[in-house]
Amino acid sequence: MSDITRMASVAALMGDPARANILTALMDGRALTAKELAFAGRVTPQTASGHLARLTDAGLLAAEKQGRHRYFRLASPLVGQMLESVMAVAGPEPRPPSTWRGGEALRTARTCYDHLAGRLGVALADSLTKAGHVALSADGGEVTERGHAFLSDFGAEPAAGKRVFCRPCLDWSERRPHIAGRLGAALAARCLELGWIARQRDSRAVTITPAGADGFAGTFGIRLEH
Amino acid sequence: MSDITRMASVAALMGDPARANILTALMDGRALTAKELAFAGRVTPQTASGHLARLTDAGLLAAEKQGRHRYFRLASPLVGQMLESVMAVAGPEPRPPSTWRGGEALRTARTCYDHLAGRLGVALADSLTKAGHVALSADGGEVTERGHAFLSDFGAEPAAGKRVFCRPCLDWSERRPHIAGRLGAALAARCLELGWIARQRDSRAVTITPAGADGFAGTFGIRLEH
DNA sequence: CCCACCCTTCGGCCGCCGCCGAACTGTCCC
DNA sequence: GGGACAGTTCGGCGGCGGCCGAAGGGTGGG
Repeated sequence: MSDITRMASVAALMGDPARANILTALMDGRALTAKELAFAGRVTPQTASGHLARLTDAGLLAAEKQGRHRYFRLASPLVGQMLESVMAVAGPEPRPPSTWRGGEALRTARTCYDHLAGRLGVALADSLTKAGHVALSADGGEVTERGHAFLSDFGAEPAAGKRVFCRPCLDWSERRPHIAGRLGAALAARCLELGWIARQRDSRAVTITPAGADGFAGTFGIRLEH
Repeated sequence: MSDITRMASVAALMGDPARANILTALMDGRALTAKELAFAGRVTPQTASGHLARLTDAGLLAAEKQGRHRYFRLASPLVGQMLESVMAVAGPEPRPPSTWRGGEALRTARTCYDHLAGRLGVALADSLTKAGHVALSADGGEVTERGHAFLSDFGAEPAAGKRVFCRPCLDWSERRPHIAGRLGAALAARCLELGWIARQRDSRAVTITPAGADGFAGTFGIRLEH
């Protein structure tokens, strides 16, 4: 099987609405049960089971058994990046008529795997770049000397590990990069710890708390209207 | 239509083998004709035409009409990035050590119908323009008095006929014009006659012979590191 | 042990879509 | 005008695959 054929298989897996919904439901890195994913995909459990088997076989999902549940999560961050890149091409929804709050909330701030995305994520990346704390290029990123001090002050201490430290990740709703990698994860974790943002149940959207509004404005000069 | 549904549509477009082959054939940024893409997709022209229409409608491809041909290219670099990210997930391919340099060869020098294109074709047009032998504008070209003498000396004698004598033709790999029309054909024919270039079987690529390297350098001041 | 529940497998239905042959349009060249 | 060729449209065929109902393990709790 040529690599193009394999690419087509992977793309075809993403190309079914039920599976696309399943995959995006897992984009924040959480693991969900088969039944939850059936709901996410708007299909019956039997149908979802088939989809999940195919996605797991193809290496897009990883499954873990726990009691009588089976938890599924994205097999690797690569899969999340792939989904984001497809969304970037598919483009943000043409705005005009609908004002679905959920979509709007997702565009304002959400988690992307384990880091921040949406307007907030992009604004953070912009702020850090403008202040000369990080430098993002097309396919890599670096933290400056001053940046290390600043981030340490802020309390964002990236975990040790082999994972890439800092990289740009194209934001599908904003079409501009936000910060991923260990640094991105540390930033998100620190914001959560400070109570600046709060995760929501059953959604990748995060809300900015009143304390967060002050904090983001004071520390990063970020003001998101509304 | 939701974001996810649109993502699924885009993914589904990538998910068909014929379309996947078509898209990857365009990944180097060149523009190809519908027929060439039909061959790339291993389908008949009718089938390819349908695929191309769908890909264009979805905004993955951009089409440009030129004479009786229609050239298709990726609509934006974002599309190429998406394809690469899917390939990255589809994954570590067991790649036998092949040295297929066809793509690179095509970019260096190739035929475009009956004239020269690629780096060589563009360099020729540049050289002739710079020396004041031809003048290319947006949609036409002329040969100067001195140019006629020069080309006659060189041995490029355009055939008689109704076909347009000299016109610029946008080079898809270089994105700058090369020379088409009867003059372009005559130049290519003369270079072939002199043994400066050699056509290859089953490919639009042409190779520059050692004699050609000397000739292009001496007569036109062209040196292509390759 | 029995039941409840999660998940999977099986079988059959149905619709979508990829494919091609044939025919038509438009362009180029002579 | 005539011939050749690029590209498209139309119509019909065939198969892949998504969907669900029903039934079959496997696990946990009473």
